[in-house]
Amino acid sequence: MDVPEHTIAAWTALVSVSRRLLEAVENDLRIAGLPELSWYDVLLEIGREGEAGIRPFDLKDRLLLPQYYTSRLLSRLEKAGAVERRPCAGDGRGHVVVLTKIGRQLRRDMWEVYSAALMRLVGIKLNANESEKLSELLSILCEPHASMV
Amino acid sequence: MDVPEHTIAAWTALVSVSRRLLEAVENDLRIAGLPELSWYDVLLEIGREGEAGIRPFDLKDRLLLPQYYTSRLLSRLEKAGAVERRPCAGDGRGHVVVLTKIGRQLRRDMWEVYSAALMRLVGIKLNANESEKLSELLSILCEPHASMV
DNA sequence: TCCATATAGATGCGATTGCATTCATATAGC
DNA sequence: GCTATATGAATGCAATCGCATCTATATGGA
Repeated sequence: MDVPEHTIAAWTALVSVSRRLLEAVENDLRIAGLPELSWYDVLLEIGREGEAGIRPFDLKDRLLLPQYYTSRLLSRLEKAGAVERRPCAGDGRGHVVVLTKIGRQLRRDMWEVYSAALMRLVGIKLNANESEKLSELLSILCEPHASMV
Repeated sequence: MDVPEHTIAAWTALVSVSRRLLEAVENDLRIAGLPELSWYDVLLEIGREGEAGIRPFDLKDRLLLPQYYTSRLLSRLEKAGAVERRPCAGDGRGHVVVLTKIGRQLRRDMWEVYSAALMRLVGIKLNANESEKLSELLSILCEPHASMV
Protein backbone atom coordinates (compact mmCIF):
# COMPACT_ATOMS: atom_id res chain seq x y z
CA MET A 1 0.00 0.00 0.00
CA ASP A 2 1.33 3.39 -0.92
CA VAL A 3 1.06 5.90 1.88
CA PRO A 4 1.63 9.56 1.01
CA GLU A 5 4.48 11.41 2.70
CA HIS A 6 2.23 13.87 4.46
CA THR A 7 0.22 11.05 6.01
CA ILE A 8 3.33 9.35 7.34
CA ALA A 9 4.64 12.65 8.66
CA ALA A 10 1.40 13.41 10.49
CA TRP A 11 1.20 9.91 11.92
CA THR A 12 4.81 9.94 13.08
CA ALA A 13 4.40 13.35 14.68
CA LEU A 14 1.20 12.28 16.40
CA VAL A 15 2.69 9.14 17.89
CA SER A 16 6.05 10.57 18.87
CA VAL A 17 4.75 13.83 20.32
CA SER A 18 2.04 12.18 22.35
CA ARG A 19 4.53 9.66 23.66
CA ARG A 20 7.07 12.30 24.54
CA LEU A 21 4.55 14.48 26.36
CA LEU A 22 3.04 11.57 28.23
CA GLU A 23 6.48 10.49 29.36
CA ALA A 24 7.21 14.01 30.55
CA VAL A 25 4.01 14.13 32.59
CA GLU A 26 4.58 10.67 34.04
CA ASN A 27 8.08 11.72 34.91
CA ASP A 28 6.89 14.78 36.81
CA LEU A 29 4.42 12.65 38.73
CA ARG A 30 7.05 10.06 39.61
CA ILE A 31 9.47 12.72 40.80
CA ALA A 32 6.73 14.15 43.01
CA GLY A 33 6.22 10.69 44.48
CA LEU A 34 2.75 10.40 42.99
CA PRO A 35 1.12 7.48 41.16
CA GLU A 36 0.90 7.16 37.41
CA LEU A 37 -1.35 9.31 35.26
CA SER A 38 -4.01 6.66 34.70
CA TRP A 39 -4.96 6.98 38.35
CA TYR A 40 -5.95 10.59 37.80
CA ASP A 41 -8.64 9.95 35.23
CA VAL A 42 -10.13 7.23 37.35
CA LEU A 43 -10.08 9.31 40.52
CA LEU A 44 -11.69 12.17 38.63
CA GLU A 45 -14.39 10.02 37.12
CA ILE A 46 -15.21 8.32 40.41
CA GLY A 47 -15.24 11.64 42.22
CA ARG A 48 -17.80 13.01 39.76
CA GLU A 49 -20.38 10.59 41.12
CA GLY A 50 -19.90 11.68 44.72
CA GLU A 51 -21.44 9.57 47.45
CA ALA A 52 -23.49 7.56 44.98
CA GLY A 53 -20.32 6.07 43.56
CA ILE A 54 -19.89 4.41 40.20
CA ARG A 55 -20.12 0.87 38.90
CA PRO A 56 -16.84 -0.52 37.60
CA PHE A 57 -18.41 -1.41 34.25
CA ASP A 58 -19.57 2.20 33.85
CA LEU A 59 -16.08 3.38 34.64
CA LYS A 60 -14.52 1.11 32.04
CA ASP A 61 -17.04 2.21 29.41
CA ARG A 62 -16.43 5.89 30.04
CA LEU A 63 -12.65 5.67 30.06
CA LEU A 64 -12.47 2.96 27.39
CA LEU A 65 -10.39 0.72 29.59
CA PRO A 66 -10.25 -3.08 29.42
CA GLN A 67 -12.29 -4.82 32.08
CA TYR A 68 -9.36 -6.59 33.68
CA TYR A 69 -7.40 -3.35 33.82
CA THR A 70 -10.23 -1.55 35.57
CA SER A 71 -10.66 -4.33 38.06
CA ARG A 72 -7.01 -4.37 39.02
CA LEU A 73 -6.57 -0.62 39.03
CA LEU A 74 -9.49 -0.41 41.45
CA SER A 75 -7.81 -3.00 43.65
CA ARG A 76 -4.68 -0.88 43.73
CA LEU A 77 -6.67 2.25 44.48
CA GLU A 78 -8.44 0.39 47.24
CA LYS A 79 -5.17 -0.84 48.69
CA ALA A 80 -3.92 2.74 48.66
CA GLY A 81 -7.04 3.76 50.57
CA ALA A 82 -8.19 6.05 47.77
CA VAL A 83 -11.46 4.30 47.03
CA GLU A 84 -13.96 2.07 48.75
CA ARG A 85 -15.84 -0.82 47.16
CA ARG A 86 -19.34 -1.10 48.52
CA PRO A 87 -21.85 -3.85 47.83
CA CYS A 88 -24.37 -2.72 45.27
CA ALA A 89 -27.98 -2.61 46.32
CA GLY A 90 -30.02 -4.19 43.56
CA ASP A 91 -27.27 -6.14 41.81
CA GLY A 92 -25.52 -8.78 43.86
CA ARG A 93 -22.96 -9.41 41.12
CA GLY A 94 -21.29 -6.07 41.35
CA HIS A 95 -20.52 -3.20 43.59
CA VAL A 96 -20.18 0.52 43.69
CA VAL A 97 -16.94 2.42 44.00
CA VAL A 98 -16.71 5.60 46.05
CA LEU A 99 -13.85 8.05 46.50
CA THR A 100 -12.49 8.37 50.03
CA LYS A 101 -11.05 11.45 51.65
CA ILE A 102 -7.58 10.14 50.84
CA GLY A 103 -8.67 9.68 47.23
CA ARG A 104 -9.93 13.25 46.98
CA GLN A 105 -6.68 14.56 48.40
CA LEU A 106 -4.66 12.39 46.04
CA ARG A 107 -6.61 13.73 43.09
CA ARG A 108 -5.84 17.30 44.18
CA ASP A 109 -2.15 16.50 44.71
CA MET A 110 -1.92 14.91 41.29
CA TRP A 111 -3.68 17.81 39.60
CA GLU A 112 -1.16 20.24 41.02
CA VAL A 113 1.66 18.42 39.26
CA TYR A 114 -0.39 17.44 36.23
CA SER A 115 -1.70 20.93 35.53
CA ALA A 116 1.74 22.49 35.88
CA ALA A 117 3.10 19.98 33.37
CA LEU A 118 0.22 20.68 31.01
CA MET A 119 0.90 24.39 31.08
CA ARG A 120 4.61 23.91 30.52
CA LEU A 121 4.22 21.34 27.75
CA VAL A 122 1.13 22.62 25.94
CA GLY A 123 -0.34 25.74 27.51
CA ILE A 124 2.53 28.10 26.86
CA LYS A 125 3.28 26.67 23.43
CA LEU A 126 -0.06 26.85 21.66
CA ASN A 127 -2.31 29.89 21.76
CA ALA A 128 -6.08 29.51 21.77
CA ASN A 129 -6.33 29.45 17.98
CA GLU A 130 -3.65 26.86 17.61
CA SER A 131 -5.03 24.64 20.37
CA GLU A 132 -8.46 24.77 18.81
CA LYS A 133 -7.12 24.00 15.37
CA LEU A 134 -5.23 21.03 16.78
CA SER A 135 -8.32 19.73 18.55
CA GLU A 136 -10.30 20.13 15.37
CA LEU A 137 -7.80 18.24 13.21
CA LEU A 138 -7.54 15.45 15.75
CA SER A 139 -11.27 15.14 16.03
CA ILE A 140 -11.46 14.42 12.30
CA LEU A 141 -9.43 11.30 12.98
CA CYS A 142 -12.14 10.02 15.30
CA GLU A 143 -14.98 10.29 12.85
CA PRO A 144 -16.02 7.00 11.34
CA HIS A 145 -14.96 7.05 7.70
CA ALA A 146 -17.50 6.97 4.91
CA SER A 147 -18.38 3.40 4.07
CA MET A 148 -18.15 2.33 0.45
CA VAL A 149 -21.75 1.47 -0.26
CA MET B 1 -2.60 25.97 38.40
CA ASP B 2 -5.26 27.25 36.07
CA VAL B 3 -5.21 25.56 32.70
CA PRO B 4 -7.29 27.16 29.93
CA GLU B 5 -10.09 25.13 28.35
CA HIS B 6 -8.51 25.07 24.92
CA THR B 7 -5.30 23.63 26.35
CA ILE B 8 -7.13 20.86 28.13
CA ALA B 9 -9.17 20.10 25.04
CA ALA B 10 -6.08 19.87 22.83
CA TRP B 11 -4.26 17.69 25.34
CA THR B 12 -7.22 15.36 25.80
CA ALA B 13 -7.69 15.04 22.05
CA LEU B 14 -3.99 14.37 21.55
CA VAL B 15 -3.81 11.64 24.15
CA SER B 16 -7.08 9.94 23.36
CA VAL B 17 -6.74 10.04 19.58
CA SER B 18 -3.19 8.74 19.57
CA ARG B 19 -4.18 5.98 21.96
CA ARG B 20 -7.19 5.00 19.92
CA LEU B 21 -5.27 4.91 16.65
CA LEU B 22 -2.37 2.99 18.14
CA GLU B 23 -4.77 0.42 19.55
CA ALA B 24 -6.41 0.08 16.15
CA VAL B 25 -3.07 -0.54 14.45
CA GLU B 26 -1.95 -2.99 17.12
CA ASN B 27 -5.24 -4.76 16.74
CA ASP B 28 -4.81 -5.18 12.99
CA LEU B 29 -1.33 -6.58 13.54
CA ARG B 30 -2.52 -9.02 16.16
CA ILE B 31 -5.35 -10.23 13.97
CA ALA B 32 -2.85 -10.81 11.17
CA GLY B 33 -0.75 -12.89 13.56
CA LEU B 34 2.08 -10.37 13.51
CA PRO B 35 4.12 -8.93 16.38
CA GLU B 36 3.48 -5.62 18.03
CA LEU B 37 4.17 -2.28 16.37
CA SER B 38 7.39 -1.53 18.26
CA TRP B 39 9.05 -4.35 16.34
CA TYR B 40 8.46 -2.52 13.08
CA ASP B 41 10.45 0.58 13.94
CA VAL B 42 13.32 -1.51 15.17
CA LEU B 43 13.33 -3.77 12.12
CA LEU B 44 13.23 -0.72 9.88
CA GLU B 45 16.06 1.02 11.66
CA ILE B 46 18.26 -2.06 11.71
CA GLY B 47 17.51 -2.75 8.06
CA ARG B 48 18.68 0.73 7.12
CA GLU B 49 22.22 -0.19 8.08
CA GLY B 50 22.27 -3.28 5.88
CA GLU B 51 25.13 -5.72 6.34
CA ALA B 52 27.09 -3.30 8.51
CA GLY B 53 24.44 -3.62 11.19
CA ILE B 54 23.80 -1.24 14.02
CA ARG B 55 24.99 -0.96 17.61
CA PRO B 56 22.24 -1.37 20.21
CA PHE B 57 23.13 1.94 21.86
CA ASP B 58 22.71 3.69 18.50
CA LEU B 59 19.37 2.04 18.05
CA LYS B 60 18.15 3.18 21.45
CA ASP B 61 19.32 6.74 20.80
CA ARG B 62 17.58 6.95 17.46
CA LEU B 63 14.29 5.49 18.65
CA LEU B 64 14.45 7.06 22.11
CA LEU B 65 13.97 3.74 23.82
CA PRO B 66 15.23 2.81 27.29
CA GLN B 67 18.39 0.72 27.26
CA TYR B 68 16.84 -2.25 29.03
CA TYR B 69 13.92 -2.23 26.63
CA THR B 70 16.19 -2.27 23.60
CA SER B 71 18.25 -5.08 25.02
CA ARG B 72 15.26 -7.27 25.66
CA LEU B 73 13.47 -6.44 22.44
CA LEU B 74 16.60 -7.47 20.55
CA SER B 75 16.62 -10.74 22.47
CA ARG B 76 13.06 -11.38 21.38
CA LEU B 77 13.85 -10.46 17.78
CA GLU B 78 16.83 -12.79 17.91
CA LYS B 79 14.74 -15.61 19.31
CA ALA B 80 12.29 -15.07 16.46
CA GLY B 81 15.20 -15.36 14.02
CA ALA B 82 14.66 -11.82 12.75
CA VAL B 83 18.05 -10.43 13.73
CA GLU B 84 21.54 -11.67 14.42
CA ARG B 85 23.86 -10.33 17.10
CA ARG B 86 27.45 -10.35 15.94
CA PRO B 87 30.54 -9.56 17.97
CA CYS B 88 31.72 -6.06 17.31
CA ALA B 89 35.18 -5.63 15.87
CA GLY B 90 36.86 -2.84 17.80
CA ASP B 91 34.68 -2.84 20.90
CA GLY B 92 34.59 -6.00 22.92
CA ARG B 93 31.86 -4.69 25.19
CA GLY B 94 29.19 -4.58 22.57
CA HIS B 95 28.01 -6.10 19.37
CA VAL B 96 26.38 -5.29 16.10
CA VAL B 97 22.87 -6.25 15.13
CA VAL B 98 22.01 -7.29 11.60
CA LEU B 99 18.66 -8.07 9.97
CA THR B 100 18.23 -11.61 8.71
CA LYS B 101 16.23 -12.75 5.72
CA ILE B 102 13.40 -13.65 8.09
CA GLY B 103 13.64 -10.17 9.60
CA ARG B 104 13.37 -8.50 6.20
CA GLN B 105 10.34 -10.60 5.33
CA LEU B 106 8.75 -9.83 8.67
CA ARG B 107 9.24 -6.11 8.10
CA ARG B 108 7.52 -6.40 4.71
CA ASP B 109 4.66 -8.42 6.17
CA MET B 110 4.18 -5.89 8.94
CA TRP B 111 4.26 -2.97 6.55
CA GLU B 112 1.49 -4.47 4.49
CA VAL B 113 -0.84 -4.43 7.50
CA TYR B 114 0.58 -1.25 8.99
CA SER B 115 0.31 0.82 5.83
CA ALA B 116 -3.24 -0.33 5.18
CA ALA B 117 -4.19 0.71 8.71
CA LEU B 118 -2.46 4.06 8.27
CA MET B 119 -4.41 4.78 5.13
CA ARG B 120 -7.69 3.78 6.69
CA LEU B 121 -7.11 5.68 9.94
CA VAL B 122 -5.29 8.78 8.70
CA GLY B 123 -4.69 8.78 4.96
CA ILE B 124 -8.30 8.96 3.84
CA LYS B 125 -9.32 11.34 6.61
CA LEU B 126 -6.86 14.19 6.27
CA ASN B 127 -5.92 15.77 2.97
CA ALA B 128 -2.40 17.03 2.35
CA ASN B 129 -3.10 20.47 3.78
CA GLU B 130 -4.67 19.10 6.90
CA SER B 131 -1.91 16.56 7.46
CA GLU B 132 0.72 19.22 7.09
CA LYS B 133 -1.09 21.58 9.41
CA LEU B 134 -1.34 18.82 11.99
CA SER B 135 2.37 18.01 11.68
CA GLU B 136 3.18 21.68 12.05
CA LEU B 137 1.10 22.15 15.19
CA LEU B 138 2.50 19.03 16.75
CA SER B 139 6.04 20.06 15.98
CA ILE B 140 5.52 23.25 17.99
CA LEU B 141 5.01 21.05 21.02
CA CYS B 142 8.48 19.60 20.57
CA GLU B 143 10.31 22.87 20.54
CA PRO B 144 12.06 23.70 23.78
CA HIS B 145 10.15 26.55 25.39
CA ALA B 146 11.69 29.94 25.82
CA SER B 147 13.61 30.11 29.06
CA MET B 148 12.87 33.02 31.35
CA VAL B 149 16.22 34.77 31.39
C1' DT C 1 -39.90 -23.54 38.28
C1' DC C 2 -35.95 -24.76 35.67
C1' DC C 3 -32.55 -24.32 32.35
C1' DA C 4 -29.85 -21.61 28.98
C1' DT C 5 -27.61 -17.60 28.27
C1' DA C 6 -25.92 -13.01 29.45
C1' DT C 7 -23.56 -9.85 32.39
C1' DA C 8 -20.43 -8.10 36.43
C1' DG C 9 -16.29 -8.78 38.08
C1' DA C 10 -12.04 -11.39 39.63
C1' DT C 11 -8.03 -14.08 38.69
C1' DG C 12 -4.27 -17.64 36.95
C1' DC C 13 -0.56 -17.45 34.15
C1' DG C 14 2.86 -16.20 31.03
C1' DA C 15 4.87 -12.08 28.87
C1' DT C 16 6.39 -7.43 29.33
C1' DT C 17 7.88 -3.29 31.86
C1' DG C 18 10.78 -0.44 34.83
C1' DC C 19 14.07 0.31 38.21
C1' DA C 20 18.30 -0.68 39.97
C1' DT C 21 22.20 -3.33 39.75
C1' DT C 22 25.74 -6.11 37.76
C1' DC C 23 29.21 -7.55 34.46
C1' DA C 24 32.60 -6.68 31.11
C1' DT C 25 35.43 -3.90 28.40
C1' DA C 26 37.32 0.95 27.30
C1' DT C 27 39.49 5.02 28.38
C1' DA C 28 41.80 8.65 31.06
C1' DG C 29 45.02 10.17 34.43
C1' DC C 30 49.04 9.23 36.79
C1' DG D 1 51.58 -0.38 33.44
C1' DC D 2 48.01 0.45 36.92
C1' DT D 3 44.02 2.20 39.04
C1' DA D 4 39.68 4.98 38.72
C1' DT D 5 35.98 6.02 36.12
C1' DA D 6 32.99 5.75 32.06
C1' DT D 7 30.40 3.21 28.77
C1' DG D 8 27.85 -0.87 26.42
C1' DA D 9 24.91 -4.25 27.51
C1' DA D 10 22.48 -7.82 30.32
C1' DT D 11 19.65 -9.21 34.17
C1' DG D 12 17.20 -9.95 39.03
C1' DC D 13 13.11 -8.76 40.84
C1' DA D 14 8.77 -6.80 41.67
C1' DA D 15 4.93 -4.71 39.38
C1' DT D 16 1.94 -4.55 35.58
C1' DC D 17 -0.29 -6.14 31.27
C1' DG D 18 -3.16 -9.14 28.28
C1' DC D 19 -5.47 -13.03 27.31
C1' DA D 20 -8.41 -16.41 28.53
C1' DT D 21 -11.02 -18.34 31.93
C1' DC D 22 -13.71 -18.68 36.01
C1' DT D 23 -17.25 -17.53 39.62
C1' DA D 24 -21.47 -15.58 40.84
C1' DT D 25 -25.63 -13.39 40.04
C1' DA D 26 -29.38 -11.82 36.60
C1' DT D 27 -32.50 -12.44 33.11
C1' DG D 28 -35.34 -14.54 29.50
C1' DG D 29 -37.93 -18.31 27.71
C1' DA D 30 -40.11 -22.96 27.79
